[in-house]
Amino acid sequence: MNKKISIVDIANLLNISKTTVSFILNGRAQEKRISEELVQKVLKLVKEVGYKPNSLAKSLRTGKSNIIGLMVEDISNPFFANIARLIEDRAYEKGYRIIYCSTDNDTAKTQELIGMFQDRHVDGYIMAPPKDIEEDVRDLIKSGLPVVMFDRYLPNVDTDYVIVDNQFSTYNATRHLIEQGYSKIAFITFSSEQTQMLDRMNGYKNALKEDKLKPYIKEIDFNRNEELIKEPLSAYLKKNPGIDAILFGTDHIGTCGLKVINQLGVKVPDDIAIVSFDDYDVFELHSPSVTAIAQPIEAIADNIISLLLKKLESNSNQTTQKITLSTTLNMRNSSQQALKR
Amino acid sequence: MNKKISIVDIANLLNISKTTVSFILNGRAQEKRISEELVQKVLKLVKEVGYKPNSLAKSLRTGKSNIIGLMVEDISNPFFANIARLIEDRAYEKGYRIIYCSTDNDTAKTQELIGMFQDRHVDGYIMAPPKDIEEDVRDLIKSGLPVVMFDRYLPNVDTDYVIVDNQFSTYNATRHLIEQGYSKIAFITFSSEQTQMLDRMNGYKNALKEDKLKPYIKEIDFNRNEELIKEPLSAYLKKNPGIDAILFGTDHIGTCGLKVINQLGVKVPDDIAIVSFDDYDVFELHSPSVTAIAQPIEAIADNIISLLLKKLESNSNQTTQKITLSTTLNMRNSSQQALKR
DNA sequence: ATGAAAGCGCTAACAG
DNA sequence: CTGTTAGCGCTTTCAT
Repeated sequence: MNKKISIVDIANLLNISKTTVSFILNGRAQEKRISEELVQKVLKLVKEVGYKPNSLAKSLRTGKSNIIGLMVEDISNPFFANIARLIEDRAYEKGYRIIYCSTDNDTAKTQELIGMFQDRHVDGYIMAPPKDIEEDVRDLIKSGLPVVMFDRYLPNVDTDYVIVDNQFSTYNATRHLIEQGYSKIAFITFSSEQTQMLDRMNGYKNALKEDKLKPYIKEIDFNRNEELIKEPLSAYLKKNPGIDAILFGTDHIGTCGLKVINQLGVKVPDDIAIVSFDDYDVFELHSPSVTAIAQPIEAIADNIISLLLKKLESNSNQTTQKITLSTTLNMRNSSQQALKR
Repeated sequence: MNKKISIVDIANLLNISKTTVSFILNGRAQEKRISEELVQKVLKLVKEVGYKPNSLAKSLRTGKSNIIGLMVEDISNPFFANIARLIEDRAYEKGYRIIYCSTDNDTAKTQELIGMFQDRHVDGYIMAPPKDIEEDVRDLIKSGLPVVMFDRYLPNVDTDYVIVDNQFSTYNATRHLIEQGYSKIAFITFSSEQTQMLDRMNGYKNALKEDKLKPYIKEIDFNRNEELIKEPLSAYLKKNPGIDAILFGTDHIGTCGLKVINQLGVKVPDDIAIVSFDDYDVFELHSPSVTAIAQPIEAIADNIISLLLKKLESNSNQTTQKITLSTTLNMRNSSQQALKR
């Protein structure tokens, strides 16, 4: 079993000290002026016997784990799953591993998870934070750990983050609907105090204000059970038959919305126009295809990971960086019709 | 910083030995006949100062990490993302954490990942194995680590696994198409030697044989670039205009297929009927809605995790269990039309 | 240029 | 019932 070979074994095999082996393995041979000959001998043996340093022991000693903790809202959500995948790839290339978990936007669960990450000695955190987690994040930062937020941020905590321009995105999408001749435009979203949601809400409201249109806002409590989303959504639409366009606040509520609309037999875009936040297969393939606000997933992941690696590699506590990326409004059939007025 | 508090500190604070503390913390107070009074005192202090055992040191010492390694093909695929989410939840309840990674079905990458998991001392493995990984898995098992496979398995390695009845699923789906009057039924899938794919292929072939129908099989090399899937798929359909029904071998190829069909302007189900493996939102919402073979995701995850926990908790090497679950054919509009003959 | 030895925080024989 | 002590495998200071 190569599992049993330790640094001492290979030192003994060569009749040298484990210190020397350690130096060689950590690329400090030059610095320590160890003979090239010895270095080669050690490297050769290591390869032969397939010796692998025990990273647990290493971490215990150094306090570094080469692990990054990734906390998303829900890994089964395509947006987060894709981000996670890209982050994993980038981190892997750099020798870092990812431990991920889903917070469910639950503060208590997130605190517990931070605790778990802490005692696994993760080197850094990437998270889409839930509410009321400010204190915990501050503690993390105080103890010197890099934290990068994404998707949303905590206004009262000074961290790096990568977000998209949510407010302009919904503003722009709403203006698009208005230009297409729609006037009773609803914004259907999850009830949330998080920055990304507030921004989306504001973008929507601002766009309406310009034309003095009346807002139709429906906030739904998040629930993992789809029925509990579709039901109030359906009720709201029935109660407000005048609505001629809907902007959905997230992909999940957008998908649920489509299902409801299909059930109700409403015609899109004739009876009602639709735009959703986040873009993916469902929206492209739907008939009619659904106009959607696409987040630049690759760019988000790239920025997150390079922000984190920068902090990780220079342990100096530089100033924080806040990156805002822009989205794309993919106009499709669900929001395009002849002008109505 | 509560991070700095160690078991010695709390022992000193109470003027007792760290052994005693260790015993109490590990619930062996009873067994070691430590006075209830002392136990309470220790527990109280631990809570007060917020002491958390360093799990790294613990793992180094015990060889147990309470971490499970989860290797999926691609975490951004909805099927795997959902399974991962459910497994995470179940494992979390039991005090286990998950480290996941995507293998991309790449043998070399998987071997590397196994190496990484090994030196992180994961307690067990859950994996959707790529090909040619038999040796590595055998080594794992030999070293006493529980391994549970899912989605597919390695015929020449005796492990626990949880799969679905792939062969019957495609047999059944194909029979459904035949009953609906289709006769030139294509099976479009990724080229693969993996068990689940072979079984799906066999199910399709067997169903055709009963009616002596000619098979139309198109195997496409997997690629992360969608264009390289859509392009050969499109070419195949153009070259075989006679095809009146398609069974897609996986969700991903099904989604790509839908895009191609939409581009080509083919009418579903009049020109061509469609059934896909794996069921999710895209298929339900598509117009016409797409008939799909739904895997029992929850049951799969439940079975995986309970199989693994069973092995983990009784370190006896019991006999392996092989679990096959059945799928559901969700019949929708894409495959239903008046009989043609 | 190389090695001895201390110690990271924890568990578990072995003593008492 | 509680404490002493020896490691787990590694890094790193300090000698030589």
